[in-house]
Amino acid sequence: MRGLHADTGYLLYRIGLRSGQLFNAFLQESGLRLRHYALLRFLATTEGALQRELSTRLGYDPSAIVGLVDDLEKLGFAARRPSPDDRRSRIVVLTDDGRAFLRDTDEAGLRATSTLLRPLDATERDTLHTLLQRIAETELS
Amino acid sequence: MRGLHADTGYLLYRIGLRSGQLFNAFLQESGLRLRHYALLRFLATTEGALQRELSTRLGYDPSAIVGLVDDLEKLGFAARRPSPDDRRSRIVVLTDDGRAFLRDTDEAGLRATSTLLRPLDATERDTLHTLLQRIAETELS
DNA sequence: AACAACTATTGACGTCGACAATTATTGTCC
DNA sequence: GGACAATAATTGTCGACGTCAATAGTTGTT
Repeated sequence: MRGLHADTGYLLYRIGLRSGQLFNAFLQESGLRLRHYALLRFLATTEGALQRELSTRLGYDPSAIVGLVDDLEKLGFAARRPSPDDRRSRIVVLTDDGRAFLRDTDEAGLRATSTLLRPLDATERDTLHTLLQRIAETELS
Repeated sequence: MRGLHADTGYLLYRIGLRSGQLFNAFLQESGLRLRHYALLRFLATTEGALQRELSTRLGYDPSAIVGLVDDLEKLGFAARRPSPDDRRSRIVVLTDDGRAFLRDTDEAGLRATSTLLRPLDATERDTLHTLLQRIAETELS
């Protein structure tokens, strides 16, 4: 009989939970949560995205995106703009304040991850990251 | 600016979520969920454990353990026995039915994990597993 | 005997993720 | 060009989850 922590899938589940907790702890003072942060970080990579696009790319339900963008808009970190060619869509863009926020909290985010990966050295972290990215590419796309 | 999937902590969070979903999907027909399964699997490694012990080892709140053991007891997979030397405690043990259930679902659990780790070959899976276990040892103990 | 510490339990609360239903708009098909 | 399916955003609902506070019963300490 295998032990409790013998299954990789279960390990991923448990560690993923812990990672989310750590991230939220670091974000606590800003009033945002991991999902907000992920959305901001995604916005930083594009000129602006439809909410539908955010949903598929981040893996969150469309209904979840609504609330997240609401919060970010209230804080002035993101804004909804009307789409010129489709009046159903809104284009979500990162504001200057949002960009500044990302700059300021970038280090804190790295520190959260670093806390979790404390037992691993630099090369091991790289290895882990590469493996995870391979999984993410096929699984979360 | 780093991309969305550039952070290992975030990757762990997302993949961990997905792993939990896969596990729950394969457990669906049995009426159990991931947490029940984890508890059963832990019981299989011991002669019997106090609920307090289950709480600390599994990382679940003591109040959560109550409901989980209730469910498992109702299904006949686990049982509470009075502790001989402390009448506050109950010793939770795996029943024969519970052990049989684990045997039957063992393969399915492995398949769930295997689905997730599909993009990795055998040695890569070993590497990943080892790294995760190192993290789990320091972080979830 | 009094009191602090511990075990299991119950209850409450906020969050999270999944899903159905709705509204407004666009595209398609005959 | 008019009926109808498809799509984008939104709202509402629901179960599961994690955390915390409080309680009852029991043990250990002094």
